[in-house]
Amino acid sequence: MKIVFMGTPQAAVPTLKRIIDDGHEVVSVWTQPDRPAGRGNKLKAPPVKDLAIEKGIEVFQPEKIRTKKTISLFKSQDADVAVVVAYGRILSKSYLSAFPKGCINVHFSLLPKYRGAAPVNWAIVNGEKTTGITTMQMDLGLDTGNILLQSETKIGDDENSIELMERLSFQGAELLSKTLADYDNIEPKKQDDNEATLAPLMSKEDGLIDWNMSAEQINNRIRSFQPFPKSFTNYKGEKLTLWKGKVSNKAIASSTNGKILVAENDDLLIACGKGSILKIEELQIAGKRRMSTKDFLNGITLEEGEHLG
RNA sequence: CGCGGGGUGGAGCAGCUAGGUAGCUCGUUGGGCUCAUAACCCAAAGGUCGCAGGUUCAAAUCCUGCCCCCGCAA
Repeated sequence: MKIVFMGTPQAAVPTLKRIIDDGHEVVSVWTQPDRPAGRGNKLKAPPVKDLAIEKGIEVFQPEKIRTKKTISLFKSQDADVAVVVAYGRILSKSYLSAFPKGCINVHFSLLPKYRGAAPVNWAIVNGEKTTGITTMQMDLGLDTGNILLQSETKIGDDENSIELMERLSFQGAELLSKTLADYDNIEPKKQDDNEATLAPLMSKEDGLIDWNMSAEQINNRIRSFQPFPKSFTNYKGEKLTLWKGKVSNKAIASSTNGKILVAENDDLLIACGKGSILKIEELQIAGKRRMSTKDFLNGITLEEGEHLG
């Protein structure tokens, strides 16, 4: 098939790669413009662009996609279908109807659950045990298009968003491959809107830990909020990011939430809501690198009895 | 030229302001204690103090340039 590929982050890369490996002709790749990123604000190209260039595919990075010029450029692409994986823009009707087979989206959840920009993260926040991939025929709504194929996967108890996202990115590539191969035989299914839930973009404030939540809820957030916005708290005015935790099987009768109960060797226990206890296993204080609790406590003092938050 | 913190044995840190013997905790190795141990006691090994240059009798420490890591902001 002749395909226009639209995608931006690392999670979209395996799908593009798979399309190429499957022998489809990628007419052009559309991705977000290079953005200033990181220290020094140097321009950084999206991962999808890097692969496209490596493969010698023409790349378009329109700043605005609702201009007449961009729309006609898109329409001028001689393609059968557009494949969209985390492109980062809402596509208007002109785009959806540009090609014979429209736009097919790879979404990282089992729709209609977790419609929106951060399906993987919110699934983990909610402590879901399974999630999956949906390919769908895009329509004007937010991830509301008719379902083509779905595949499920279990979420590991300790799995974080980065790990799950990576797994799903490959699973998504696989499912899209099938979707394209069987396209003519697949009967699109309508989504049940009554079952729909939303997974909006995460904001920085989501990352601030509320120690009144249970240890399990907090741990889910620690797992989920990676690589963004990260789960953080404060210790004596310094930002403290938590990378890995574990729900302790112990409990305490009463304590102020956020209190450092134990801080020695590799034991760093924090009092959470409802008497639950969180064991912190990996953390990072502002300016320092991420490290294990043992290394952390070896040189940096956290005083027992002090409060986080 | 966006703002700031940091680079010191394998790991995490102190020492730098007021230059003068390389320090702490952990780990590693050996020994001891013990029914036993990831516990305890004793001992040992292990460092061009990020790189280069400068000042000085003398630089981890002061000055200049560069490299790398991290937090913030976008």
